Amino acid sequence: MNSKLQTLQGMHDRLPENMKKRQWVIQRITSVFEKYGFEPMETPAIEYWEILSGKDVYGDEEKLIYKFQDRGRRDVGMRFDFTVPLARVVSSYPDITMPFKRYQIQTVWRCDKPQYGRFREFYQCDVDIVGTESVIAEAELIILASEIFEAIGFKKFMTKINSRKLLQTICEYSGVDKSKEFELFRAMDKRDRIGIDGVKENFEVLGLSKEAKEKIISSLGQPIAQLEKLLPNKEGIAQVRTLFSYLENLGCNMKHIMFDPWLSRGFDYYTGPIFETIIEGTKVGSVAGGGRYDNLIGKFNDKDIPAVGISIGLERVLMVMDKLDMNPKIASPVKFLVTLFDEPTIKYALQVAKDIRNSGVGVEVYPEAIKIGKQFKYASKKKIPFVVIAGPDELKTHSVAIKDMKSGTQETLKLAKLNTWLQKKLEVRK
RNA sequence: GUGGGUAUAGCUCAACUCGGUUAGAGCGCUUGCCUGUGGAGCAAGAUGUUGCCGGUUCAAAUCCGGUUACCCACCCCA
Repeated sequence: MNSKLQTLQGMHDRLPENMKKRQWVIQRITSVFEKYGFEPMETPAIEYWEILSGKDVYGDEEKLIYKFQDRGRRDVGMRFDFTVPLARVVSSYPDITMPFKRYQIQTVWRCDKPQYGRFREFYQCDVDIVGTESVIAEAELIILASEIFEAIGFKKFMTKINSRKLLQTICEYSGVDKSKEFELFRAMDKRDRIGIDGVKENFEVLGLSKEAKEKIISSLGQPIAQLEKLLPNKEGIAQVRTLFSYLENLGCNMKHIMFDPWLSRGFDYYTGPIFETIIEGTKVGSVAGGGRYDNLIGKFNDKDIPAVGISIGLERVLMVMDKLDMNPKIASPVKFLVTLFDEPTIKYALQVAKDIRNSGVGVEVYPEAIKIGKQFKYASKKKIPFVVIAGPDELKTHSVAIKDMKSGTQETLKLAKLNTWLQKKLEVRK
């Protein structure tokens, strides 16, 4: 192993085995996105530093942005997420049709210390709706996430839903200082990892009064109907209620949805409903998360434009799939390997390959006329279902021998009948 | 950014505690049994600057220092 051949810390080669799985998942994700009317979009990997940092969107996280000077001595940074690029795009193309529904699946970079489920270069899949305050937007994103996780084959997953507005109301009601609000949210967010007692300890550090602390914890323990009676301002509750009713109307499978007053999320910029999906029985953390951020785009623009989005963590989805031993059956586009027998019959074999390929299926030709056994082994390793032999015997009779690698049976058929044979096989496979 | 662990064949690991002949195993790979057939079986074979740099020693995979990468926890997040 040559250390000079190493990839950079936290960055990985993605070999075919991984890519096939990855693309299978991405395909499922995009098809659901598009079913709901979202369209693809990409933005550059590198942005002006001023855009990434200037609006103080990321707060402390800013130190995790890859930053450097390009050849023109410009300060630049690598794409950290898709929210800021989206805000820039929406702000610089005023004639975009609103509501703007786009999805973006690309890599992002975070100069974090690599760890379990955590990389420096990784894919994210974002969907956002810009330009509407309607809670229907939230409902669509949540149901769409459910559909995606179902399509991938997860059985036990849960999307937790809460509202920043509701949390703010609870803070107000409990007498928590506005300046401590966000730190409090962060402390709450750790409940899954450190438990309620741990959160209580963290509240201690924040310097909350005993009364405030108790009021918060008891409020968070209430069912939604009780909370509603308790709180002076009903706006947050109303939002959650509306969201749930829309979800039901859209036909969402409610067993994957729950209201969780403890959910708060780590980003500062959320203003309304927030949500997060976890796969049960894993310690990977959340595989999707999002919420409403009505004030963010305004930082790039003169006017506030409401927006809501969700991000699916592709790397984590893949990790969980491995962990749960989920191996999707990925059909190879290549169904036939045409073997080369010897020099004089190469042209015949190539002709046969062309004929099969013309029927619309993938065909590989082994590029060398080596031992036939090795060519079979190659097909076997690459899981190619049929091996075709077009050697001297076949040439003489204008036929081909086709072996079904799964059953091990082999048949010889006339070239003239190849087409109908293919048709029949392809029909069966549908 | 803070703290801990690990690095040996393509892969998973053994040998390291207590330095001592030629660094092993399983899987994989190559070849043959089988000169037109993969998976199973049998037989044979190849592969290592022990991550990298330096130090201690007659002698280092083994001890010490540095360095890089990976893993784990914290922080934070997808």
